[in-house]
Amino acid sequence: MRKRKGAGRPTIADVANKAGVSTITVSRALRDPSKVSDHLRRKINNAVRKLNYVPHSHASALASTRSNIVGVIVPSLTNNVFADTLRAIYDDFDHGAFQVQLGNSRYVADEEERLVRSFLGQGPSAMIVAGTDQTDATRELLENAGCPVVQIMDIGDDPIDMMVGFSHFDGGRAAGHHLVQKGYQRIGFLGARMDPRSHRRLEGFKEAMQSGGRYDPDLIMTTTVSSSVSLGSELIGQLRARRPDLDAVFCNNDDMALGALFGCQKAGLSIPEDMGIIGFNDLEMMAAACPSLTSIRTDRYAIGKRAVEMIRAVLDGDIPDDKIIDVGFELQQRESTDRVG
Amino acid sequence: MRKRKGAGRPTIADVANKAGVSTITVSRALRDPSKVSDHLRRKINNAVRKLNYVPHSHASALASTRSNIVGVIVPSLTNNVFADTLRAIYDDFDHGAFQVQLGNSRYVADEEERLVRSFLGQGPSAMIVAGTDQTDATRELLENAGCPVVQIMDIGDDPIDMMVGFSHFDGGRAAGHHLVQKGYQRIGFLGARMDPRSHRRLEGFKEAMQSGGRYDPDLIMTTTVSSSVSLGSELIGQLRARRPDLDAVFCNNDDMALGALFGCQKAGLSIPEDMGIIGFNDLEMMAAACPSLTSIRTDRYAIGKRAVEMIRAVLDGDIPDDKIIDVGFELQQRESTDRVG
DNA sequence: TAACATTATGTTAGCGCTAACATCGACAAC
DNA sequence: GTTGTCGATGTTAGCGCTAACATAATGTTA
Repeated sequence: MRKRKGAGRPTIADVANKAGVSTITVSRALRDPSKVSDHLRRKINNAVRKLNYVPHSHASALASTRSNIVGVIVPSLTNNVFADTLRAIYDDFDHGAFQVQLGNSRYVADEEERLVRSFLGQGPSAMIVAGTDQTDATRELLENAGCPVVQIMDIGDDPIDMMVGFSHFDGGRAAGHHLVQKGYQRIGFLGARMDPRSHRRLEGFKEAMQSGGRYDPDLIMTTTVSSSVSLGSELIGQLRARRPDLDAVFCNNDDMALGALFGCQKAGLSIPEDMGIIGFNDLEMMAAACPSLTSIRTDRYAIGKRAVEMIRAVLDGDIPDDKIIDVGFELQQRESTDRVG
Repeated sequence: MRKRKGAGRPTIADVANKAGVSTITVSRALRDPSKVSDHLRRKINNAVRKLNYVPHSHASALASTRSNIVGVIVPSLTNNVFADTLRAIYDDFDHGAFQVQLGNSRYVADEEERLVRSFLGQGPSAMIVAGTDQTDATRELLENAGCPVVQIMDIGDDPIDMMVGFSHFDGGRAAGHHLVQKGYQRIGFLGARMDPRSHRRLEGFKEAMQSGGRYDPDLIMTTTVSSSVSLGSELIGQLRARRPDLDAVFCNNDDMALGALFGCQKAGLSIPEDMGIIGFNDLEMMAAACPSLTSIRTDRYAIGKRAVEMIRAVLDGDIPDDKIIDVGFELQQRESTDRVG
């Protein structure tokens, strides 16, 4: 008699045996307790505890053609912005019946497509992807995924399924408006790794400049290099070299803004008098900086939390009131733009 | 005839059919091509391509009692230190035959144990855990995991299996030595979230103070609150209030150091004359700060990379030369401690 | 050339779970 | 009482893959 050894740990059959029921009843008791009488449920739970039984997720996934995996694809693991959102997702999913499967697309759409393909191959319970700029193929894959899909960080009017985020265009415009209102005249833009969301911030910024009568493309400096504090410091130097009359900058994120601050300090400028600086995201350090730095506050943690809530609702059979959730943003004015007249 | 629908995508049987071979030959051709003749291998690869076949990982895991999952458990998703290491791990594993399964232990040992249990339940190909301070139960679980296990970030003399990291004690001592050498007299320590690695840094620092004849426990200020730039700023204020004669600080990480810098700037101190500041990890921003900040440079990316290399070696049947890899660290001296005696 | 390795491929029986259908008893309706 | 309905439980047959053994084809040695 041929025999394979298995993993060596207790199976659902062991539990069924001990509880004196059939395996399917154990399966039901664990997945949907309401389908089993109190009497048997108690016996089964006891057996589970005694045997220290843990369901074999692979066997379950194979039999049901549906895994307990939630696929999450973000473009960066080091960007604090995504870290906060991820933390929210893990805080919520990590404890329950779901396994988070994380992918890093490195801001490359084809990588994202490859990851989506690979994750869908596992029959995930849900998918979370960053942004709204998927390739056509990725979109189609996700539309036919047969599971809830949430696009996070950004919003738009054509969700694959659901969306949680905020308008980067509006955020960029608010930043631009603020600098105009503060009376700055030659307002620049510093942008690293111009991903689609940064582009929309820039578009919003441009609109603010135009409506404020200050639009000057020569004051916009962008690069595909990934953002860093050092880069912010460097770029502000380059922009000032090109346009010594520059008197304010909107940086596409907070690292760049902090770098711009350092760059100006090295050049002996005083902030906010000689140069106004505003960042984006409002990372924790912005309030602590000296001078403190103005930024557009975004609630990344809430984005993750709301995304999970939506997914849970759909999996529980509820239909969410709204397929698109705008968590908004808020201008945090601080010393770096607080000049008098 | 009862029929179940399956996932709807091609199976190994479809490939076998198209290629005119048995399923096991396809299985072998995909897992270990050397076991199949060139002739059949080519036919099989063609069939795979034509059918767009993707192996069902759950079925494979079930049949082989071994999944292609690599479990990674870190204590924080937002700490840049781990982000760099994770990036290395994902850069390497994400493309190949392995799936990274990430867990966040939140610096709680029992959480880590729970995650280890849950990951081992999936029969992982390898496990990566942060630090050397697992609970006894966790240690035992990992020792009997039947797969390579790498402890990262720290090193010690009693690895569960393998280790990649550096000595935090030595790092802390080097930081202390540096401040002594620079002639600072009343040298403080600022420590947030005193996890085991921070404790070892502090111990190293203490030894340096003792050997330098400057040990003063009153100058050590720690908290369990998690580290942040704001906290660094706040704590340096508190420490200076307690000990106005303080003239240098070693911060247990770079966020704290940056916060300390800002705190001192707000208080009107000049760095490095009135206060020397040194951080730990040498995040990218340290070099860009104004003044630039001295730090202990650690190569987090290398830690991830080496961990993956070790795992790959073991899975390929090689025995690594060394079970413990010390990637070391390097003092990066910058303006924040560069005062003239 | 017989005896024996060695290599390439196939057959069969699971891995642990759940979908789909079957059964059984309790209870209601007429 | 017969019929129907409904909820609780059981039986059976896979889900897609691979371990373990079996066999056929080839080379190797004395």
